[in-house]
Amino acid sequence: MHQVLIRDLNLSLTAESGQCFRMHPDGKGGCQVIARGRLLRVESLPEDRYLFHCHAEEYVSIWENYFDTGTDYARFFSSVDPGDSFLTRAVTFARGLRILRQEPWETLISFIISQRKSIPAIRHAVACLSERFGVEKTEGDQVFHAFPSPSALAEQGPERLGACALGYRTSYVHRTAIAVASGKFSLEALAGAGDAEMLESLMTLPGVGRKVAACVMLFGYHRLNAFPVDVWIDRVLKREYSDTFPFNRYEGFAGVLQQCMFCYARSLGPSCGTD
DNA sequence: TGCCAGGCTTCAC
DNA sequence: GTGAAGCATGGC
Repeated sequence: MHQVLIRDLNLSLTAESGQCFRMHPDGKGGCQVIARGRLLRVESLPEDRYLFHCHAEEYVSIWENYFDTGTDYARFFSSVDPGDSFLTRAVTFARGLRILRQEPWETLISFIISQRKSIPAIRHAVACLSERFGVEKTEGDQVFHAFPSPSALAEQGPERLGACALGYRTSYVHRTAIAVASGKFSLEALAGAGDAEMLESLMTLPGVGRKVAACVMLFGYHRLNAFPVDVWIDRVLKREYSDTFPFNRYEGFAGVLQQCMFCYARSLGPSCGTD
C-alpha cells in the first residue's frame, strides 16, 4: 500500500475518457486498471489523496509515470483563451483529466479496433483478446490477463482473432501484429522519431490512418501535440470553430485540449447542446 | 428495428 | 488529389 497526494486527478473521468479500455472506475473516485502487465487498485481518499494497492517501489517505477503525475495540467488549462467559451467550458468540465502514458503496442491495437466502434464495444473486444491470448496472472486473489504480445496475436489465425467481434478489422490487427512481431516494424525505434515522421510511419501499418495514428501518438507515446479528429471532434471543429481551431496558440499540448473537448462534447450529446 | 460508433481502404473520376 | 462506397458488429 502506498498513499500519495495528487492534485488535479479525476480517475473516473480519465477512465471513461475513451483513451484507455482496461481501466474501470469503482464508483467512489477510485479505479481498477490493468496496464503494463499488472493489475492495480486505487482508492480515493479525502483531500486529493490516493491509496495505491502496491508497494512504494512499484508506484515509483510504474504508476507515477503511468498516471503522468509529473505534468502540470493546470498550466495547460490556464492558457485557454478566456474569449473561447466552448474551450473554457470543456476544460472546466474535464478538470482532473490526464493523458495516461500507455504502452504503444496496446494503444496501437486498441485504436485499430476502435474504428467505427463505440467505447463499450471496444472495451469488450480488448477484454476478449486479453482473456483469450494474453498471459494469465494473479494479483493477490484476483486473476487477470495481460494484454497479448505481438507474437501472441500474430500466431493466431484470423478466424480466432475474429471471434472477439473485430469484424473487418481482423486482418488489420493480424497483419499489424505480424509486422511488429517479425521486427519489420519497430515500435521502440519509433520512440525517437519526430512528430511528423512518427505520424507517417504509423500510417504505413494496415488499418492505421491519420486519426488512429494520432491516437497512438497521444496516448501511447505521450506526444501531447497530436490531435486526433474523430466524428465528435469533427463536429466540434465545424460547429464551434468553423474549421479554424487556433492550433498555433496551443502548440505543444493541443492534444490535451482535444481530449477535454472530446469528453465535453460527448457529455452534451451529438448536437453539442445546440438544440 | 434502425441508427450510430474515437475510420480505413479501395476505386472511380 | 478528391469523394463516395463498402465494410462487420455491438450498444442504445
